[in-house]
Amino acid sequence: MSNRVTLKDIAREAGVHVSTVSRALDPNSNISLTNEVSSRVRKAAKKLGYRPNRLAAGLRTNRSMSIGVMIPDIANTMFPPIVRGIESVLEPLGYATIVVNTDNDPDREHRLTEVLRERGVDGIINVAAMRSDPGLSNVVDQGTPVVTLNRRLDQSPIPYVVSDEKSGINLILKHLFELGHRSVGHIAGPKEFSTGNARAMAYKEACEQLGLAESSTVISYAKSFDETEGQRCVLELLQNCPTITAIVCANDRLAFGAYLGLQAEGLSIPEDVSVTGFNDMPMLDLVRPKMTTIRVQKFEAGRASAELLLKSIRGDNHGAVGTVLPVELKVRDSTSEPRETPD
Amino acid sequence: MSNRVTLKDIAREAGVHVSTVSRALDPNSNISLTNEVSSRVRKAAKKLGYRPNRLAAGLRTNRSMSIGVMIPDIANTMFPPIVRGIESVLEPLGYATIVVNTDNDPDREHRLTEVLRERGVDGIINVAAMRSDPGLSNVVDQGTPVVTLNRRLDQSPIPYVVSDEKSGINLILKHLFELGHRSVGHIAGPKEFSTGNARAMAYKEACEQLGLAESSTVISYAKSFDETEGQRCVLELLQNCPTITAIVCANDRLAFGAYLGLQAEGLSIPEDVSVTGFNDMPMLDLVRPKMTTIRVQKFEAGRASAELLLKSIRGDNHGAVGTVLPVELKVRDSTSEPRETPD
DNA sequence: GTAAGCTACGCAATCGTTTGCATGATAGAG
DNA sequence: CTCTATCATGCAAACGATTGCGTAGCTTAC
Repeated sequence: MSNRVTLKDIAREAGVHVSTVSRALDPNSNISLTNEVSSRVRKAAKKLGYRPNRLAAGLRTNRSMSIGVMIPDIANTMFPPIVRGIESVLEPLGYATIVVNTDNDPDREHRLTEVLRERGVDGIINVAAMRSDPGLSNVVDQGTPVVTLNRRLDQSPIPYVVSDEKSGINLILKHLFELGHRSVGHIAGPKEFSTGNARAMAYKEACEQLGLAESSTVISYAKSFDETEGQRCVLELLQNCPTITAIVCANDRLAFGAYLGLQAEGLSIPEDVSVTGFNDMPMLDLVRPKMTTIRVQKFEAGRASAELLLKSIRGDNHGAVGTVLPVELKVRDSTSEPRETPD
Repeated sequence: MSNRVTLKDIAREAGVHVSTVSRALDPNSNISLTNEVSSRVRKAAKKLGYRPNRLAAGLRTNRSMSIGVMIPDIANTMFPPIVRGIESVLEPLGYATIVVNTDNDPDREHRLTEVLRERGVDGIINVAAMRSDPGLSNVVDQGTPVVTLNRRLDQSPIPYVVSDEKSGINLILKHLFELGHRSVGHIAGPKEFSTGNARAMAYKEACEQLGLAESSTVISYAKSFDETEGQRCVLELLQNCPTITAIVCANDRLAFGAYLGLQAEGLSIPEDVSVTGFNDMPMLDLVRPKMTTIRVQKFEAGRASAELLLKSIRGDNHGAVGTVLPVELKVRDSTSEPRETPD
């Protein structure tokens, strides 16, 4: 069936031993070969159209040259840029990336981890963003390097890449404060997600620093990071605290849900209520009013996590390393001065 | 380092030969084993936490249990649902999918094909959507089954999955016709893409059937399927034929570009000009006015292509097979009666 | 002129599974 | 009670690459 060309075929063609072929074709072999032989072998390889069999090589070397990427859902536009960032580093080095979707299901995540390990991945980038993750350290202990993205395990030597959530929330609140808002609310993400949790903490802290003591308590917790929950939470906020003039949402999708809820109530954005997002998802420029949000680096986060993983794989990560990526405030049309300036 | 559990370990633990272990663990082994031995082996495997090494198995069986998926760009929201559809079939069967992005670059596509073959993928689903593809048949000839999605190679036994482009365009034009539009234009996709080409052909045909002889020639060809080109083309159309009251776009992104171009000209949608898209991309519900478009089945297309590929891999595809998926007209807010009803 | 040291390559084991074949044990037939 | 089928399991050779070690031939030094 598959008349695949192997080292043996090249060896026959070039009249040398298969081990010689292997060495001639290995760019960083430290074994010296005659130029004549080396070029003869390479010529034969090219002539026969040789393609190495990575499975066989991987079996012998115990390095499959593939890495696993675990994300919640590739259909969420947050993640493809991250994946491309990862690939931009790994693909040129000959790594294949196997992307799996966890759907935020811990069981599924666990099972998929096993699937990846069966395939002998050289490392795993976990973008699954749950805060507690028993078993992740196990994977590391069993010899598979791991890097987490958007997540940071406490007291763990696992390298991570995160965005500067705290600065992001600070930028947002300062922006609203400067516009004159004094009564603000927060739609927080689920606490199980480190992003949701970190942003809620940062929100409370920022409120207190700005002297918005009351606002720091006006929080509605979403059960998931989606539009439905955003819509539900915004109504909850309005009911609990009708005076608010601005809503800080833990991510863009919740903010879009807030849009829908406010519109349903006949309130206009930003005239009646200012709304902010977080992440600056791709395609976000399609929504109206254009959303004021925090831009986090997605492609770059992917790149950084891949670099960290490579270090772990090569063993030259000197202790735990973390990368915190800076964020940027993107002021657009969903925020303005409050209708009634206070006093 | 990696104290990985192998068949040998289980064999020692259970006091049997490794080949016996292999057979005990193979669910569809036709070799009979004593229940006692079989369960002893399985118990030992569970106890030691055995995970098979797919690389080794793949090397021996020449089936890697992985398949390659080639798409233009995972960051284009059209593609993630397709990928998920593919995985919904393949993942439960134990296949890993390796997704690669071609960026519509033929060189890159070719290189990535080799990368996939090096890894011994059992088959390839190509969603790259270029019309001419020398080399694709080569891959098939060399023993790797291929299925194309959104593309259909002429005179080729390669199975394919496509949407019913022609019906889609017919539905759109009929809808516009019934609203009263008699002067229509088309922003066509690049001819190199089968989708762009098929839709343009269908457009001309549908115009003629409806007696819109002139409209069948009012076509502007985009160089790529993006907003910039949509914007450029809409202006071109307006210049060439200022009387048009509706524009049929070859896909949603071109239509969105048309939105931008029309808005820049101070024209409103749909009052001044009706605009239609194609595909019904995810996130499209965010744009205003909500776009009238053709919904194509994305997840389902992925599923279908995976099923076809499995058939090819198992060798029970009786000749070339193709699947044409039905489409659906989604009437929303970007189409209405023309401002001046004719006569 | 011989010992020592390289150089350039071959030999063979190995990675973990699968699988055709061999074989010992058991059972059934006559 | 023997002969042959059948069954359950072991044996060993693959799959294709990598790599430590061995060695023939050559160079260099004394």
